[in-house]
Amino acid sequence: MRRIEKPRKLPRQQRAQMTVDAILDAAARILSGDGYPAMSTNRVAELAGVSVGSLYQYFPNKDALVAALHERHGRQIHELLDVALRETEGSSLRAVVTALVRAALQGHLIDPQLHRVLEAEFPFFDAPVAEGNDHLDVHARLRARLAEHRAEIAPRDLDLANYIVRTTVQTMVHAAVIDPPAAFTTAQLETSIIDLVMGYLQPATLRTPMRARRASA
Amino acid sequence: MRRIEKPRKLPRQQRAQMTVDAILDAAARILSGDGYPAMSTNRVAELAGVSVGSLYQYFPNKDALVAALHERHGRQIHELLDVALRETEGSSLRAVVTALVRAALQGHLIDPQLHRVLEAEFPFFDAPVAEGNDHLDVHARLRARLAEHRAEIAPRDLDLANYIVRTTVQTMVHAAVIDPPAAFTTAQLETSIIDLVMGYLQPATLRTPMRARRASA
DNA sequence: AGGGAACACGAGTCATTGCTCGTATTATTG
DNA sequence: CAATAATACGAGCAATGACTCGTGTTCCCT
Repeated sequence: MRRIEKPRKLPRQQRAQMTVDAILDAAARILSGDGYPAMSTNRVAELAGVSVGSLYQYFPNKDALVAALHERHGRQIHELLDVALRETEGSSLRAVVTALVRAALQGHLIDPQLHRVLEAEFPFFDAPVAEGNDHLDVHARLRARLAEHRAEIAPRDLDLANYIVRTTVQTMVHAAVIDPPAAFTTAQLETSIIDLVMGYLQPATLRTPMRARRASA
Repeated sequence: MRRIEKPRKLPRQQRAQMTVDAILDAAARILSGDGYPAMSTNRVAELAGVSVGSLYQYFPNKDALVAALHERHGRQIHELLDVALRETEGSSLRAVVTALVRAALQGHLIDPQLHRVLEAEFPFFDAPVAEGNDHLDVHARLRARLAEHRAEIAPRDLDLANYIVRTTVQTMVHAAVIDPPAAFTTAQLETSIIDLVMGYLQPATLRTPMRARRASA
């Protein structure tokens, strides 16, 4: 049902690229403003100031359009995470986690409504392959940061820890931004998420292996 | 856009209730199988073995049908959480958290695909009011459990802690069930989520005073 | 200049679908 | 057993929307 083919034609001239960008921007505005059901290709074309025909010259179908949008948005968010993880090489574990949470928060604030609709209609795991490479980068980079602090963290399985940390940050930030609880400030939420992750990595009740390691020392 | 009116007519006879149930079941199957776009009212009626006319006798429009489904599913999940929180009155903090995570996991496993679609199309905060009361119950009940252990937990603001715990359990379980990472077992994930929440409530910094308190006893 | 390629156009096609309404059937009631 | 209410039916209407295609326009290259 969700066919995501390659674009029928690649824009070779500048004006074509302008058209493509206008279409993408219009789609983003409608999607974030009125949601997916309200996003007809005719409306997108109209708002973009081009004709439907032009739209279909670059996007084989509606899904491909949304997919392209998803990819573009994903790249932006990813960029932030990647930078945060690269810049905290050698930093303390808390600094890494803090940077990660802040980057995720920043990324979600680019266009919360768009993000919300995009994740709802096309969940991240259905994301186009192009994002896959990027995801692997963040994945690998976070793993490297965790490995640097292996001695200080409780979970033995770094891959599992990686998954938990990534998923926690992603989903908690998402929840905080998309459905912000009125009772708390953003700063409170940010701190709480950092504490949450740190508490997982460095808990009070140390796991058996850690205790054994310390006892034998 | 999303009009959720009261049912046009309430089923008064048994056969009418059968019809309503058949419609609901058919809708759930299509929704969980092929997703929201594939769920046309005609198709639902056909699969339910009734006519479209009958469908519209009990549901004023398509959205009301999905809303009813959402409510039914929400009640099931909620029931589990409520029981878990009631049964762990007086139990240890870890027992409370464990029960909570297990209940959430169990609830999500009823029909993961349906849950996925339902949350995507009608996010929990758009849920019908009927669920609101229930939500408050879980909210209040979890707060009571946290209050019982106030001395052992680090976060000062119990409402904030309540939010973080609820959101963490909900989103992490959701992620684990909907997009299960192949590399880890369910048991691993369950344990990790429990550790995550426990680490937040009882972080390393709290260890010293706790141990001192215990040592002095 | 001029010819071909890239780009843009938008009215129209075709399939889908939410929903109505007049009618037929079954249950309940007095 | 009427008489009335409740339930069930399903062909068809009206609207929508994804997508096509024949045509006109602009750009690039030699």
